[in-house]
Amino acid sequence: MGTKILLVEDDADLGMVLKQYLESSDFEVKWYTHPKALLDDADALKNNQLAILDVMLPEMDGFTLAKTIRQQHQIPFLFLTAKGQSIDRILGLKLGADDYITKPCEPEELLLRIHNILKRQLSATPNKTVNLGAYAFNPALYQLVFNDTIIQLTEKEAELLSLFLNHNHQIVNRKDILEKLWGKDDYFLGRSLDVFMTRLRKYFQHDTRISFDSIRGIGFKIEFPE
Amino acid sequence: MGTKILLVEDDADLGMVLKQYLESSDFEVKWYTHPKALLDDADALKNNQLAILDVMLPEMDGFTLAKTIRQQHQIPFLFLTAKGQSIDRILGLKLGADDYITKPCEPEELLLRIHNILKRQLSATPNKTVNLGAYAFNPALYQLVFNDTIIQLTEKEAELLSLFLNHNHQIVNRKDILEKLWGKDDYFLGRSLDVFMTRLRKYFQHDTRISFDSIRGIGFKIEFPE
DNA sequence: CTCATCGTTAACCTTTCATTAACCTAGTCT
DNA sequence: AGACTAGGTTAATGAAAGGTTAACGATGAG
Repeated sequence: MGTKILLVEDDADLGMVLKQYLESSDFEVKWYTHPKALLDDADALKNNQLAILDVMLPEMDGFTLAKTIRQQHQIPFLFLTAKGQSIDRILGLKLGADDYITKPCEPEELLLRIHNILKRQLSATPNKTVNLGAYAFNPALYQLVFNDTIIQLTEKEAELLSLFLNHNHQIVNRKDILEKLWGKDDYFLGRSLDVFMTRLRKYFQHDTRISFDSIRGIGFKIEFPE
Repeated sequence: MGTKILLVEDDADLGMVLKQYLESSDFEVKWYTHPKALLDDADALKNNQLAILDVMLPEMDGFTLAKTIRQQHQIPFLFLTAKGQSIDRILGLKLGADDYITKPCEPEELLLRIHNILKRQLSATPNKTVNLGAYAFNPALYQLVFNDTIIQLTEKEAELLSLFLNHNHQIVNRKDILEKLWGKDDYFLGRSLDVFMTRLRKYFQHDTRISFDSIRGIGFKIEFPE
């Protein structure tokens, strides 16, 4: 499971659709219909990486929520706004939000915005590294550190590694990887992924606790030490 | 907490959003809904470094306020104007605004203007230099000093260098640079940035601790010594 | 009008890196 | 066993990104 997203949307149908769509894109979604329900749930706000708020929500609560999110939890948020709404209002909101998007919206566009925000977020916290046994990985810098030497990964290598980090101790489908990194929806013939697997294995060859074993016909089993 | 800003904006929502946004950008904001309230508060006008005024405000008071600010407190100010309004009219008021910005506005643009104004303000009090290894940089004068010789940078060179100084030891996205210095939101084709990179590299060639390595497809990794 | 400045464009060259090709090795099926 | 297929590995390839230099052209000052 991937990044956690808070969704506040009072329309039941739209909320459900968004939740499902985002989950199918490998996000973990908590959906609330009202800001109040969310504010009452103390744990809810923790450990999320993005909030999506519907501006049509009863307004004061929406504002309070936005304020809380911005001040106390410092996660980015994105507003959903209906088309007819007052321009000043929306653009005012835009000032406080990291982005906004007008309903109805293309799912692809929503995803794009989400990824942009998360990427910005990522590059704003540059020195945060993930410990991987004898290695350390800095996702923002695409750097792998081993024995005081820095290995500069390419973009695709880093993307692939990041994906694996979100699926530690799990088996990842070959197709899922291809869809995520190559966007192929049809079946994929090339061998690029295998070449990248070789490269990653070579990078991590000095720590035997790290492995990407292939499961024939399925995908790869990911193992990083805790 | 950073620089103090006076905000006069009568729309409650927009005011709140602006206040929050600016506070999140590390400014200290005093927000008044009406100029009168501000004029009545004798202490309010002291110790601020910038005022942001909504031109939609009841005109006479707004005019008086601007006059007061300019004559008695000598802090710079910035007008918010709605899109339909004539810019000429505002300029015609000869209030001596340091800048104006039309609503709706991009958050980044607002911040940029604010920083520009404060920078101009700052450059009136010069000779504050930043140490860069064997070099010294004076952002206000666009000057680089090396071995007692002064290298006069152009405006864009200095802007680019300043941007990099704010991102030491980080990877800066190519797109972010282009957006910030060239304001291109669409896809950018030109090679100006690369030319400037060459120029900066040439300036700094005598201190190997300073580097701007390119990360293909991403941007540049900035390194200055501490 | 002339000259200098400076951001931009043009042209050409080098480097990078995802992909492909080619050849292996190891499972799986009959 | 032999045939077939998925995956491993290595090297070659080619398109695109980036580096560099020179020339261009807008702007503004004298």
